[in-house]
Amino acid sequence: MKNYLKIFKALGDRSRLRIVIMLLVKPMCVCEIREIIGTSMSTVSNHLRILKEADLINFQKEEKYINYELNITNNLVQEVLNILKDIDDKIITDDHQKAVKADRSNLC
Amino acid sequence: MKNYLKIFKALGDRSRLRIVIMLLVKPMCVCEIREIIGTSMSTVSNHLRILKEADLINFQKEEKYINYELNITNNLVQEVLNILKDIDDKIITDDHQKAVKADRSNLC
DNA sequence: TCTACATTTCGCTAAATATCGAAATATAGT
DNA sequence: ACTATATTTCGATATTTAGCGAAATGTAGA
Repeated sequence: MKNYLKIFKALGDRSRLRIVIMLLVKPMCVCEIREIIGTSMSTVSNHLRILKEADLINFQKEEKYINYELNITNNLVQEVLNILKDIDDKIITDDHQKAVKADRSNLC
Repeated sequence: MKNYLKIFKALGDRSRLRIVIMLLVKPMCVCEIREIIGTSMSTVSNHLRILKEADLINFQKEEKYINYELNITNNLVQEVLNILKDIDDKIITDDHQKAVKADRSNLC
C-alpha cells in the first residue's frame, strides 16, 4: 500500500502533477522545470525528491545538467501515466508548449 | 486538472485509500467503516466528505443508514479503481475480510 | 587545482490537514 | 410528537507540508 500512497501523495500537489505531465514531453533539468513552474529552485528540487521517492521519476547526468525523466520501467507508474494523458487543462497545455520550447542554454 | 488533483489528494491518505478499497467489497455505512478503520465517527465522516467532493463515492439512504458506495459512473474513477484492484497488502486483505463480515446490526 | 555554475540541503514560516470529543442535526420507528 | 440513534458539524490541537533564501555540495571544464 505504501507505494500507492506515495504516488497519490506525490500527484496530489499541483506543482508536482504539472512536473510529471510536462516530463511526458521530454526529460528536463531543474532549471528548465523551474522556469515553467515559476517557483524557486529549491522548491522544485524538493518536489523532484518527492517524485523520486515515489518512484515516479529517475534522473541521469548529461554534461553539466541532471535530466529528470519519467520512470516508465515501473508498471504502476505506467498505469498512472496512462490516466494522466487524458487531462484537458489550459495550464497543462501551456506547460506542454513551454516544455517543447524549453532551451537550457538560455536559462541555466 | 482540479478533478485529478482532488482524486489524488483524496487517495493520498492511508485511511481514505483503505475506505475506497473496502468499498470495492460492498457499500457500507459510517458505523461499519468506522469499526474497520478504527478512528472516531467524526473522522470517518470527514474522510467520506472528502471522497465525495473528489467524486470518488456516492451515498444512498437505506432504512436508518446511509450507505456509501463507489461512484463507478465516473470514468476517471473507474480507471483509478482499476489500478487499485492490484494492491497486494496485508492491511487491505484484512480490511477486505472485515468488510465481508461487517454486520451493522451488531455495530450501529 | 581553481572557477563557475547546477543542484541539494538547511532552517524557518505560513498554510493545510488529520484527528478528537462534544454539540447539533436528521430521521426511523414507536 | 417523542425517543433513540445514525450522521454531520464545530472548535481546538498537533502534525505535515509547500515555499523561501542562504549556505553547502558536487562537478565540468579551464
